[in-house]
Amino acid sequence: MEQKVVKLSTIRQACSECNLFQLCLPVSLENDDVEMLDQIVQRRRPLARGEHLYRAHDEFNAIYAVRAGAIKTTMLSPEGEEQITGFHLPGEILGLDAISGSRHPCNAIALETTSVCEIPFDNLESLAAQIPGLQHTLLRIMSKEIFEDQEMLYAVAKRTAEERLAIALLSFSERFGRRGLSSRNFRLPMSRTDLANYLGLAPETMSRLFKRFQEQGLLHAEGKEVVLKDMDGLHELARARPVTEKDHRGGRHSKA
Amino acid sequence: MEQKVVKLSTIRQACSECNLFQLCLPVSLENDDVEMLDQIVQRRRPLARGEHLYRAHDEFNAIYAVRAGAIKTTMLSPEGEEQITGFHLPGEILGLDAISGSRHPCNAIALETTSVCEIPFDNLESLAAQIPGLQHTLLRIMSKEIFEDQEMLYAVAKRTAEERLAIALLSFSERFGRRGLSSRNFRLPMSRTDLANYLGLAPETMSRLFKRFQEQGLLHAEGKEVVLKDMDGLHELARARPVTEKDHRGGRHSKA
DNA sequence: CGTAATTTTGACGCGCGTCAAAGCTTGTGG
DNA sequence: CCACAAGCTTTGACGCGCGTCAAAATTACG
Repeated sequence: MEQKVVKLSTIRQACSECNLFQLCLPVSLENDDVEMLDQIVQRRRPLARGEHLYRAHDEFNAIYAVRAGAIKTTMLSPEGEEQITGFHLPGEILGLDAISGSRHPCNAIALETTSVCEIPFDNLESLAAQIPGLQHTLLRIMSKEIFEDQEMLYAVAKRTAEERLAIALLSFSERFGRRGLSSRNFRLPMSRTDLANYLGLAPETMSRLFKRFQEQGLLHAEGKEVVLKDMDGLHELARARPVTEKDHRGGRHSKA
Repeated sequence: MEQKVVKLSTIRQACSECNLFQLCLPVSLENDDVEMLDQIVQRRRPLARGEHLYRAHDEFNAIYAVRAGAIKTTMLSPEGEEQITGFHLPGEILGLDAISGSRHPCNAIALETTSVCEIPFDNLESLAAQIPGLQHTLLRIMSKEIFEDQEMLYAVAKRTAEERLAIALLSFSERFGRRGLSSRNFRLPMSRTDLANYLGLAPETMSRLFKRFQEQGLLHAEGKEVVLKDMDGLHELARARPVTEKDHRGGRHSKA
């Protein structure tokens, strides 16, 4: 028992906030398993702001867990237009979208000084075959990613700019909260422009939104520092529907 | 060797076009493995159009592979507004977004008479621990789903209505083609309204788009029957950016 | 066949993208 | 520590794509 605790701290050292282990450990890890995990995790020198962790079309070898800082993943259209597909905060994992293609489909760029740990995928995969809890955890993490991407799709497809921002803010709030940080008072790691890009909006729109939210007393923002002042109001917005309250058109799908 | 072929056909019978096996088999399956796989796959009676395969919040027990027909997955906003998060054609798998939450986050509804096979997840998971190829396949499939969801997000966040339709049509084209059906001449399993919903558009817009595409000679449509007449034109549209740019390149982004 | 659901068409308006230009930061070098 | 450049953010003006409303036409299904 006590030995296990020691091992736990070893891991924490290697990959302090890593979701993978956090999710995995509660399940069922023997001491040996922990040791094996510990061995395959690589440390890396921190990335400077703007530095690439990997680029699109790079060969896929490992997934990464953010320890500190933040990373954006982007796709580039043929014309060179950037689309941000995700922000990755401490404790979150990236690179999972590359497994099937064996090359990274997107770029991963540090938004600020960022340290990650690298988890070579081949090793992880063979470990997962040996450790049932680990396999399950891997699948869970990927499933969650799928779910969240779909939620995001939902958000962008059907919501107004206002609603998208509310959703995004609440998402960050929750993610910071989960990490033990304040969920009402945090520093957004990305620029307004990046946030706008992610949400499918123009930077100008984002700027006007922040202004409006501030006027409405929903939040207070100074640069990247944000204080959410009216969580209920934000939740309201995040759930709201585009315009009329009444159902437009009687299409219902309950036939069975 | 010959024995293996026999076993293969056994599987085909149980789950004719199932991606899972299609992707898995090329890897490395022993006869015993095949037999085990065969055993866990469940057949089900076909679903009638409009019938639910599962509902949001249902307990998650299994993933499903579509054998024939088509299924849409939807999320419901608190107000009862439907958002379609995906269409699932024969050979495609659904339910992967439920693993992490242990409940289905969305509804799965048959668009027409549809038969699926059910793959109990617990069994699959323990099999995957025994069969390395299977574990890898599972991870690949999920990774691909993540990638495609992100592509879709990209599409919806940044493209005009026109571009979204072109993208969607080409996606269906490719998926039908992959199944050995015509990639230029097919029957869309969903209503225009559903397609519009999926792409984040109003049904009226969808209707006007089809009309315009037809006028421009891009396609011919009669009800759900569609003939793509100008693949190049569609690809052009799908790649186009709102602003002025006619950069021109044969290179496609590698999918899968 | 009749009724309901879906698709189509036209008119209209608003949200948000685009353009342009003026503040602000942030980072760098002297 | 200041000055300058590059990049962000903000603000205002303006227009258009696409959502909304309304209603007719068509199709699907019991």
